[in-house]
Amino acid sequence: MCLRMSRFDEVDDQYDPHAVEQRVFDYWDDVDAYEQTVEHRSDGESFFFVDGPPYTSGSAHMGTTWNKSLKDVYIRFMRMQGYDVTDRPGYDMHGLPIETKVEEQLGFENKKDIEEYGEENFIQACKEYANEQLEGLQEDFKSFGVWMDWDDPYRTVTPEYMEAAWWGFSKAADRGLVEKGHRSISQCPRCETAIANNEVEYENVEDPSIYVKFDLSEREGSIVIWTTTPWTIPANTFTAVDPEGDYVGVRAVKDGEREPRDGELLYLAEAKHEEVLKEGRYEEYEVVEELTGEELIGWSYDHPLSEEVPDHADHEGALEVYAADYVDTHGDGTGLVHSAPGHGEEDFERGRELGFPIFCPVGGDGVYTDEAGKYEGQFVKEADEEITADLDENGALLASGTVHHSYGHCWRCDTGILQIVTDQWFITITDVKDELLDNIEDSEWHPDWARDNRFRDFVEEAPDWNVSRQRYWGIPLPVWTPEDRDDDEDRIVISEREELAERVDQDIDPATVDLHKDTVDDLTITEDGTTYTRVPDVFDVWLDSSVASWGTLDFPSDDSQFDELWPADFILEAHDQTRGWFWSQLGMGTAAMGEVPYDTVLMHGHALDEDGRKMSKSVGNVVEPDEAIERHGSDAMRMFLLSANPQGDDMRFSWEEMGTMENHLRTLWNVFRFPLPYMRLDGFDPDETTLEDVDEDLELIDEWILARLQSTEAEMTDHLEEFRQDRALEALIEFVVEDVSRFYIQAVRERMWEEEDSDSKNAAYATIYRVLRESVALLAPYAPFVSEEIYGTLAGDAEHDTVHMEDWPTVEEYWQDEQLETDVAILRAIEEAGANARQQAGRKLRWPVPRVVVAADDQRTVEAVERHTALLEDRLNAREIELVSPDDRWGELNYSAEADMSELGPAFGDRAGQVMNALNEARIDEPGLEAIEAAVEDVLEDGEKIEESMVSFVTQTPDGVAGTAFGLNGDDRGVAYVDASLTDDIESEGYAREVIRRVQEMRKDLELDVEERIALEYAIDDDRIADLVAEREDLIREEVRADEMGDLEVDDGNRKEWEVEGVSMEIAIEPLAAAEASD
RNA sequence: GGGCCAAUAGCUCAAUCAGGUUGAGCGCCACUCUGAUAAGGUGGAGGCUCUCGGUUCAAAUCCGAGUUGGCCCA
Repeated sequence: MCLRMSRFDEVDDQYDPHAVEQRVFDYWDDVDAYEQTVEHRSDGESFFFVDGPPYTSGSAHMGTTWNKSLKDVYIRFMRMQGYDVTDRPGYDMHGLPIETKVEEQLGFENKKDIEEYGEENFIQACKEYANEQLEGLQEDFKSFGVWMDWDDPYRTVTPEYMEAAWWGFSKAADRGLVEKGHRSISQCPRCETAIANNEVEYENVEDPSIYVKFDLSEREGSIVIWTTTPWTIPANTFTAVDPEGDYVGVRAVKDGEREPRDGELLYLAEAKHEEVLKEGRYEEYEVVEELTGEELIGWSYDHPLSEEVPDHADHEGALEVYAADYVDTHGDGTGLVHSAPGHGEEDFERGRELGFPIFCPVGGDGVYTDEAGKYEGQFVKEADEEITADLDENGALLASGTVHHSYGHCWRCDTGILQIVTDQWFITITDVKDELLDNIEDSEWHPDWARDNRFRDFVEEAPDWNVSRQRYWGIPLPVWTPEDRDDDEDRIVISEREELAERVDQDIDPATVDLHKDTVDDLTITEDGTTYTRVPDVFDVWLDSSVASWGTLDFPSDDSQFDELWPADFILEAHDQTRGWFWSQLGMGTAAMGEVPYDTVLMHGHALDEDGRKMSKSVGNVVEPDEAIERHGSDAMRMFLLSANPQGDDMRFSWEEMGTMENHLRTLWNVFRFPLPYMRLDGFDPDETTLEDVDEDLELIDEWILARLQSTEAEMTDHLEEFRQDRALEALIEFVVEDVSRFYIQAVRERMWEEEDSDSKNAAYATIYRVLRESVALLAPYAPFVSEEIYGTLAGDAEHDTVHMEDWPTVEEYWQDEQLETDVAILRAIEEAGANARQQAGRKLRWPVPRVVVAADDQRTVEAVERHTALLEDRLNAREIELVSPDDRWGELNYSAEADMSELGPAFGDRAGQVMNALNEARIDEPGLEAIEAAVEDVLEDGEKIEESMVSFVTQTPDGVAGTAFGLNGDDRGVAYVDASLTDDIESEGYAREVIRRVQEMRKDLELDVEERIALEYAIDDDRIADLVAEREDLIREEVRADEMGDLEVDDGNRKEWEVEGVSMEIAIEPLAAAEASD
């Protein structure tokens, strides 16, 4: 058992992130911290978060880690604010990527291997692989403290989830948005399936580049086309031109023996003819005709491979020139575009408009069918060479070479994709385009440009969604068609398992049926004498996650939460999901429900490497989250990730920044452990001695840190509500490091050292206790481990078992004090300036100074100093503070003027810079407009005046006194002058404190306990100094706990020579207990 | 090739929307302090604000064209 440590237990001297994590993990297990936290909020207002499911291949990388950390911070924040948050994680487990991984493992090369292995076995293997990967991801996410419902994630491979997809698809079908049709798609010939455009990866490759002449059939000459895919020439159906474009007819010869006018007649774009003829090695040519594209329309030509491909397109209207908007007379090619509606997407669309039948002599495996005549049985890319040779043979080849260009490849197996026309099933989202665009408005995006620029553009351009894949590992299409038909006229779309069981001919149990392909392929439906069989395709894997907003709720099989929760309140993913999950959910939500299925989107960026490049395995610049955790701990890693702007910008990884976060946590740890021994010693009980109880005894500094705490809470809450957790974290770090650690703790240390019980000490205890308690609550969403450990040490038994059950701290008006915050900000600025001035004057803080003169620029500063003179004296170690109000001035000063460009610009125009320099350089005895005007009169033209608003006067430090300006938020507020002159009294204290400091160091070297009494001997080599120090002997004895003074018989570490400000002294100490023992 | 986003100190970022002498933290160097101590304090070095044009008395900021990086699309 590892139950919570009791209140104010001893803690590690050093912050050790790994030890903390280990203890906290064990503790969470012991007290069921997560379960308790969820239960604690179960009556709260519901907040429906939907997890974008990571794909289950590979492990969590830095981007996934960032994503899950962001989700965790907002889920925790919402919980602390009282919401009952839906936190079911999800995993995307179907699809081609897993199929290809499994194929690799099994050594498969194509679909035949899968068929031989057996669909059922293959599907089983995919399921096992996906489940293994899921376990790995779960462990990764848990390892850095993400709290989601790990015991019950939604998995896209379960019957309930697959049913959710069927249901959505059937709703879309009900609305008439499902159809089967021919489309030009990207086909991977190895995977033998259509792949989505966003699954196509473009790579630079070398491809053939051929110019082909199509002989005109009813007139002399040829039109010239260019292509990088000779294999599509057999399917040529028409040629496209730009009707607005300029074209020429050219007569050209390759040898010098004939005149150009006797050469071949070629037609092509005016802008390209020179370049193309050069490619064709024509030596001379002559433009004999100039014409527009319009004039070419209707010209007919002969298919260049009519012999080799006897079945080529030759219907009415085929092999003619048509207008098309995809032609560019100034781009690549010739301005005449070879068009094969059986292949290219644009060609296909234009072919459909023209009402042409589609000719595609290529199968799904990329092999020519018998329609390709001579080329039947060849893989298309391998036929390029033969086709080119045949074109040459037929006299149709004008030129052939190669070209480097980017060409699409299958994202999984890297095979070059082919554009072919096949039968596919579509959700015709173009029919509801207006509705999609309207629905976009119903969601709120952070940042907003992501929605209004990027997302809208994409939705406007989006084509119909091809949802069918000719593969195995996916959700089967719930569509049954008559055995003897292959269109979509008569079809049955099943929406739920119950319905499936009722309608199929076979006996199945809806509660146990697995919906994968191997099961449902065997099921038939017979109705009205017709037998229906299932369409063998599975869904595009993007469809799986598109139904996550109801799949998360197990709807429709479980309808208990849908009405209350749907649509999602919040989703959060990276910007690549604009075209992915943000889009697929909008498409499916609109098609099925007529609504966008999410209200608020937070779109973050990607995790880049330290040089701003994307992390990639091949480059070898990947930083594994495990390594980050190992080096700095989960809390520091999370804080680093969460310190990045989550709205659209990419994050640059930085070890240094992550190390800084660990340092901040170390500072927090030191702050936290500092008061513990004192509290323990004094038996401080925060339940007995609350802040409210000690209200009367609070000192200024206590009230100040409490006011700062309120401001920090307000600021953090604002930032978090605007999805800027990075800025909220910055505010918290500033508070903990600057205000609590460097100022407050510094200021209250002496109060805690007081040995007897005191009201002041109790007030400090109660204050620091409140500050720490609320600070760790504020930190809990970011750094759940260290927050938990600190909370556990502070909280009493009657409180929550975990900090994560705490409410998000809210501002208590009673403790707010804006005036005090400003006062202290001013005092700190003065203190800082004073420290600077001291250093200039060569006077250490240990030595008092007779006076510090504060020359205030404004009344607000005067008020602050007047209100807190004692505190300032203390912090500056000054015997006296002298305040010079803005109306007066300190006699010994000179002045210069600082120019305000926002005033000078309008007044002096292009001479403003000149005037500014003159003002900056001027030195005057008394600040005043007349004096400064006189000093800069050289640059002023007639009638020009320096106005008061144009300048502010700045003091110049006189000799003998060190002065440093202080300011707030960039505005000067005054100057602190440190008078560092020496008196006997000051030297007496200064040297006495030097002695004290040396004794303390020796005590520490001897590892004496803080309480331990000592005997002290010291000898100073300068009689005057020795006398001065003797005046302060009581102070010395008290500070170093010396009960006895005298000659000591000790040496080595107990006796030392010191050199202090040019004076030698010898100091010896001896612990009294030891001295007595030796007596 | 197109759309969107970014570029400011060695690093991470602010200042950009509403133009006015560029700032913070971290890191580095020097000094300093020592009852939180792998801390704390003070100072310093370090910027043609990616480039080139334009608007303006005045541009990190507004406009145009590029460069580089990221995402998406072709």
